[in-house]
Amino acid sequence: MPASKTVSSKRAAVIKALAHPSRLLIAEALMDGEMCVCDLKDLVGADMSTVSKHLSMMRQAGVLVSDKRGLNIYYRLACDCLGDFLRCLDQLAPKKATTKPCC
Amino acid sequence: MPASKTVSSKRAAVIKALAHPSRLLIAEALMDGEMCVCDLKDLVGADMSTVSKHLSMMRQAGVLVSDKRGLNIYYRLACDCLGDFLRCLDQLAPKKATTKPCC
DNA sequence: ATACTATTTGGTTATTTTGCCAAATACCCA
DNA sequence: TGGGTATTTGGCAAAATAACCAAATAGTAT
Repeated sequence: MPASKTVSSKRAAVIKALAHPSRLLIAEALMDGEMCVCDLKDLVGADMSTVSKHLSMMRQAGVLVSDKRGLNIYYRLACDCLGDFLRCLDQLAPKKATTKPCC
Repeated sequence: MPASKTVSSKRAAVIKALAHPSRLLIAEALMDGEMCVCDLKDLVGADMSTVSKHLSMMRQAGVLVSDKRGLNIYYRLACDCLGDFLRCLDQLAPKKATTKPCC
């Protein structure tokens, strides 16, 4: 059953929410449990506003859910299927850039 | 075991190869078996050169492998873990854009 | 060898994404 | 109520991406 373009687009939007080094780092960290924005900011090492936008985008895509407690907002993963997928991806060998011998 | 930034970047590059409607459509189609570029071109409905660049990028990321037979080049998935992941993603509910009532 | 076919590459433009700064919000607590 | 902290939003410049056309390449078959 081939996927329709509409289905692929929706799925791609979710995948795009994981397709950035900082965003994936965040998702990986959240596999161990929820974290607040300030902790994620330290983890990523970018401006707080940048991290916040990443988080907002991931939440909108449905990848993360947030939860405010006290002064902080805690984010966590909306599903737990990430680990298996990453383990599988790690088996892939990226192809060397040069097909023909250099120069 | 928190992932390092280097690891996350490598993984993100692979995920990025799937994070585009046309590229994901291609990957989904290849779950049913290999296809040649001209068939994928028809599937995606874009210029042949555009499709070729998508394929090239996915192969370089390690997501696809290619195989030349006769006049055609056949592409297929390099791993079979995509289906489970997509099924999991399909359970996610994207958050509505508006947190506060409009206007 | 020549012509043909399938695919890739180069180049250009339009669009999207990213990241920072500054300013705005939200909301807890004294 | 006012100050303080955590987070989000708006705006902008730089960088990355995507799509097309045209031209190049690789390889087959005549």
